[in-house]
Amino acid sequence: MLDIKVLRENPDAARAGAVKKHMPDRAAAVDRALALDAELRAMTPRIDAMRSEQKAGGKKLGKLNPEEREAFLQTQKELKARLSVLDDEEKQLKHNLAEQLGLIPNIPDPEVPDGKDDSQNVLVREVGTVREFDFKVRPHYDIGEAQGWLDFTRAAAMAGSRNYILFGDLVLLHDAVLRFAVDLLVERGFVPIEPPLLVRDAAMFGTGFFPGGEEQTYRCEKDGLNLIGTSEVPVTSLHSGEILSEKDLPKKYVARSACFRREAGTYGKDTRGLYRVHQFHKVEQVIVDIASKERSLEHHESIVQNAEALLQACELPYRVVNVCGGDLGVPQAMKYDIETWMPSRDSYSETHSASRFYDYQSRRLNIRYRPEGGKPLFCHTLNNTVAASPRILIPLLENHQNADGTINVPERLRQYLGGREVLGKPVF
RNA sequence: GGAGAGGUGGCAGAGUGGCCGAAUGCACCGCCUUGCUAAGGCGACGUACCUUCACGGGUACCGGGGGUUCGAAUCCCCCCCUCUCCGCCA
Repeated sequence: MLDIKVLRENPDAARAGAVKKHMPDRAAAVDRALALDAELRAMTPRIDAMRSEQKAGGKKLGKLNPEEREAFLQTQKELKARLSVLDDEEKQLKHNLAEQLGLIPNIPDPEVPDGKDDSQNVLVREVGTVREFDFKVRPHYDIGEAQGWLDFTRAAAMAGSRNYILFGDLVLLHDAVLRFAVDLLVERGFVPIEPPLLVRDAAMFGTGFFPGGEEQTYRCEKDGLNLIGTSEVPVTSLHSGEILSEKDLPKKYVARSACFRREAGTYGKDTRGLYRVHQFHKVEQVIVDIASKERSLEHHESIVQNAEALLQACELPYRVVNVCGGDLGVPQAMKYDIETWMPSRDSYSETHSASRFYDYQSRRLNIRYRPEGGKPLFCHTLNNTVAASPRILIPLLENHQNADGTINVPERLRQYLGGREVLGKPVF
């Protein structure tokens, strides 16, 4: 949610922002919101004055003698009738305004490149060397199925497409990388969290996934709850409605959770393997801090570095890209994606997504803090992936494969695998 | 799932139709007094919106939403949450 005051002063920025994000329908919400706001502002003083009159009249009425009372009661009733019409109008206006405000996307920062989709993201840096193989490189699903680590057929039979079953050492590797991700962040001062996986609409709205993301969300209609697509949702919502002390900020959290995504509208895209699946596990870092752009920028770099540290520890080549306007989501002001080299895709593909929001989410979630001796302000929030698995298993299996189908374990992960250096048996 | 109790300001806790945006205590902040591992006195002390150059004034908010009433923290309805007991259960 944008600050209505900022919107009044500079509606062009909000409109241009929505256009840069290739969301023309949401750009139109700016003008609808401003019109409603003007109407509401015109009405408020009038309605307040009437309420004041009604209140004063009511108090007076209690002290009148019976005959005066009867006449005055009529006056009060008429006032009430007029007021209740305006009351309803005001309620409706407020509701409509909130609805339109909720549609307006966050304004992308100036350094966000123009572009319509991920093909126009801009390279920031490339780290690590893509390995030269002296044998035929196999995709992760061939290795996994040959090793008996992966079964897509039975998964589809019991759960539908875009599902998978992990077995044996791959389960252990999956767990190893996730646990390593948590440990890495705890070491860096993040507080680990085990969050709810089912959340109310307010949390989905507050983080900016609703409205708009309903189609991507599994919903338990009976209970009015939604399965999270990322723990960003419950973790960012943690302090919703609170006024935090400045001395307690920043809050740094790391959560491991299962994540669920319907992937509606992606039929025929990334159909093979572990790349795009309905259910996965993700270790996510979330920061809540004071309203300082400078601090947000610092945090943003640091959470990217945290993710890079994991990829480096896993000995995986990757690149960082600056995500273009058309590939940005509604609530983000700026986003870096990290793409890891995946031989079977012959490309760097997205494994991490680091976003800053400024106060966009905290306005929706009503997360504030009290600066030293001042009025409460809305916090800034940020988040980034640390590791998402099984997607991260793709580069792990493919980049570290041997000709016989065994997998070399990166040194830093070995402690999570009983010290083993190699997984699997020769199968090719 | 059944029965009951309850949700009030940072915390505790009073308030059952107008004198209540709300007693009192604690905490926090400012000033004064005093003095030494402290205490006492005085004052200020919620959030948001509108208005005023300013002092100030107005409105809304007592879990959320609706209703009754001239008037609701207080009465009624729905929802959410917490606690106790029973049932069921990973």
